[in-house]
Amino acid sequence: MKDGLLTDRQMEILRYRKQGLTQQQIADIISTSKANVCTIEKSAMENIRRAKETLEFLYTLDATHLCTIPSGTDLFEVPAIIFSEAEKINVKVKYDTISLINRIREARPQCCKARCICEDIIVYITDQGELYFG
Amino acid sequence: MKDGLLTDRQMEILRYRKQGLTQQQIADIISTSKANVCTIEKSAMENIRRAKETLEFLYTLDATHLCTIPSGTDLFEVPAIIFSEAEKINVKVKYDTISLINRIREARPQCCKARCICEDIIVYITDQGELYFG
DNA sequence: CCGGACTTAAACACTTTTCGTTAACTTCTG
DNA sequence: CAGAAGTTAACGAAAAGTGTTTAAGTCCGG
Repeated sequence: MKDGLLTDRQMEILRYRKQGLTQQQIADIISTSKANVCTIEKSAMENIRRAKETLEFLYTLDATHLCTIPSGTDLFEVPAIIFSEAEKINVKVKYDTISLINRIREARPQCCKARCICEDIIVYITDQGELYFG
Repeated sequence: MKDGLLTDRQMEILRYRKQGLTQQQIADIISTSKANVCTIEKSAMENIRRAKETLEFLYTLDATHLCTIPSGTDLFEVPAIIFSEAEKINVKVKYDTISLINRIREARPQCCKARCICEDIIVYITDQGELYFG
């Protein structure tokens, strides 16, 4: 029963990287080659990507429809996009404009820089009007 | 370059389960034993748990501060500890007392025996007042 | 108590991942 | 150009994960 997807080595390297160390510096610390640090870091990123994709699948199990909010969209325009998308499939979204904005900011804080969506957000819409943000 | 954590078999079974089929019914459809369906479903849930934990680790990388709730602490005293810790670094925690207690019980159920914290809990605090429990 | 739904453990063959090495490669900067 | 940072490819050994079977187990409603 292991914790997460990442191995000790992978977490170790991600922590050092977060501190701003170069691959060479890390290689010296843990006594290996920079090439090895590179591959371990790469596989760590790959694992993180897979973790995200796994949870997205979970949401799609419930969701029958989805749309994408493109990077660069104004946060305040997002509700209108989602409402119109839901209308197409005759679904009434459970949230009003204000709480929808709050839900996005809570679900994907790293995607919201001030009022700007800085990363594509996939919105999953269930028949019940529930939303998930991928 | 695989998609997510879940294998085709695991996703297949989760979809059937979502439709309300029993393990025996699924076993008949895919021509195997119900025990096998059970273990595959179980490993799928385990993979989902690991995916969640992996992303939680990612969040702890962003956390700039942390404190430890020592084993033996009364669960009801935890919010006060966290609030005072956050105050030290001028951060306003996003949660009130009640929802904070709920978050802990949800994130670390094995650490909460009745009202007693039975295992050290590391609390990660981000500059935005978000919390993660390690 | 019986049966249906589900769980668990042990064992097996098989595939994939991981960590590591070496060497060659790009890209950027002084 | 020389050097620092990073990436890539090929390979091997050890470790971990997967699908399966078989057999025994719990839990619950009728």
